[in-house]
Amino acid sequence: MKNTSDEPSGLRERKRRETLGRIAEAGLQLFVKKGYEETTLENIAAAAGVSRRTLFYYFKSKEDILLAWQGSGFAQALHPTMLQESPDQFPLDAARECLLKLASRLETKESIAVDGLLRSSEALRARKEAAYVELEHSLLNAMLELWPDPTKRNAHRVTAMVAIGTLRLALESWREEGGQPSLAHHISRHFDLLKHQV
Amino acid sequence: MKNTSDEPSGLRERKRRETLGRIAEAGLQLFVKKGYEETTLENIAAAAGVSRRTLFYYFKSKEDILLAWQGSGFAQALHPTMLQESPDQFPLDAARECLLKLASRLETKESIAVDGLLRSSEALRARKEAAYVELEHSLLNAMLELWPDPTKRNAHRVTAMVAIGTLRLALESWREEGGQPSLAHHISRHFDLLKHQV
DNA sequence: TTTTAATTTTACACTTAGTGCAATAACATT
DNA sequence: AATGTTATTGCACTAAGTGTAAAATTAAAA
Repeated sequence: MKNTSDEPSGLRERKRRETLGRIAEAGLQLFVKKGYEETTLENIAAAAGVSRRTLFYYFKSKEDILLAWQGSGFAQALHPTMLQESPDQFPLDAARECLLKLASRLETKESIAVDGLLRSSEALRARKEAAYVELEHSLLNAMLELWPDPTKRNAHRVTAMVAIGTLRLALESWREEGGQPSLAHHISRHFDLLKHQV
Repeated sequence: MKNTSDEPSGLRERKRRETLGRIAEAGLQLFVKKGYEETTLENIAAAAGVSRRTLFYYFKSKEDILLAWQGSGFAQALHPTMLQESPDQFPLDAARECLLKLASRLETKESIAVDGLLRSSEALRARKEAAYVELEHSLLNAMLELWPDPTKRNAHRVTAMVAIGTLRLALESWREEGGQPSLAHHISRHFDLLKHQV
C-alpha cells in the first residue's frame, strides 16, 4: 500500500536522500574544481558512484545539479519569512525587512561559489536572472496573503518587482566591493536610494 | 586590401545578409509551425537551403536563431532613443518617456510570436528574463551619458532597474489582457502605480 | 518466510546540439 | 590571370538528454 504521509522514513527514503546529496555534492565540487562546461555528467556519475542514467532520475538536467545549490534555501524561506511581517506597514517596507532578515543565507560559501559558476556561460547567467523572477513570484504570493485586496494585485506586483530588483542590485554591489560591508548594509543602502529616485 | 568602412556593399555582403535573413526566417517559421524543440537544425538548414554546418557560421546556437527576432530592434533602439531625452527631467521620467516612444516595437506580429515561443521551455524563459537585464544595461549606459555624475552610478542603476522592471510588468499585463488597450497605456499605468508604491 | 508489488538502478541504443578541422568554392584585389 | 580572403561544406567527434526494458533493491502482503 502506498505511503501517503509527507515524509516516509524507511531505508528507501534514506538512501534516496543520500544518493541525491552525493550527486549534488559531487557535481558542485567538480564544477568548482574544473569548471561547469569542463565537467561531464560522466564525471559526476563516477564521483557519486552511480550510473550516468541515474543522474537523470534525480535531476532533469546538468544545470539542475548546479541550481540545486542556489541561494542556500533563500527561495524556500522567502514566502514563510514574509508572512511573519506585520501588515501594519507599507508593503515595500515589509519586503525590505524580510529581505534583510534573509540576507545571511546569501552570504554562505556555497552561495558565493555557485554565483561565480553562474557567470561562466550565457545559459547559466540567464538561469540566474530567471531565478530572481521566481523570487518575485514568491514574494508576491506572500504579499497577497498579507494584504488580501484583489484590487491591488498590480500594485503588489510592482512592489515585489522593485523589492527583488533592489535585492539583485544590492547583491551585485556587495560582490563588486568584495563582500564589504555586510550584504544587509548594501540592501539597506539600495532601498534608501529607491526613495530618492522614484 | 581590407575594406575598413563600416558597411561594405559588394556582392559578398549582400549574399551574406540574404543568407542570414533566410536562416532567421526559416527558423522562426518552423518554430512557429512545429514548436521550438520539435524543430531541428537539420530542418532549418534544409528550409534555408544551406548546410547544417553553415548555421553555426551565422548563429552561435539554435537559441540565437530565435532570439534574433526578439523585440524587433527594441534593444538596439533603446540607447539612442534615450539619448534624445532632455536631461532637464528626473531620470525616471525620461526613461518613462523613452519607453513609451519605443512601445510600438513590441506590438509587432513577430515580437508576439517570439514571446509565445519563449514561454515553451525553461531555458528559453530564462533567456527572456536575461534579455531584460540587457535592456537595463543599455538604459543605464544612456543615462550615464545624459547625467554624467559618477557619484550617482548606483542611483542610476536603481532607476534603470525600476524602469525596465516596470516595462516587463506592463508587457505581462498587456498580454494577459489580450493586447487591450495599447501597450503604451499599460506602461503609463504601471509607472503611475510606481509612484504610489515606493 | 515466501510471494508479490513498487521503486530504484542500470545498460543500450538513439537523437540532437554544438565543435574542430580541413578541403573546396565563391568573391575580391592586384 | 594570379593571389588572397571569406563563405560553404563534409566528416568525425563529444556530450546532453530520452526511450525502453531488464535487473536489482526495498516494501508490503500472504
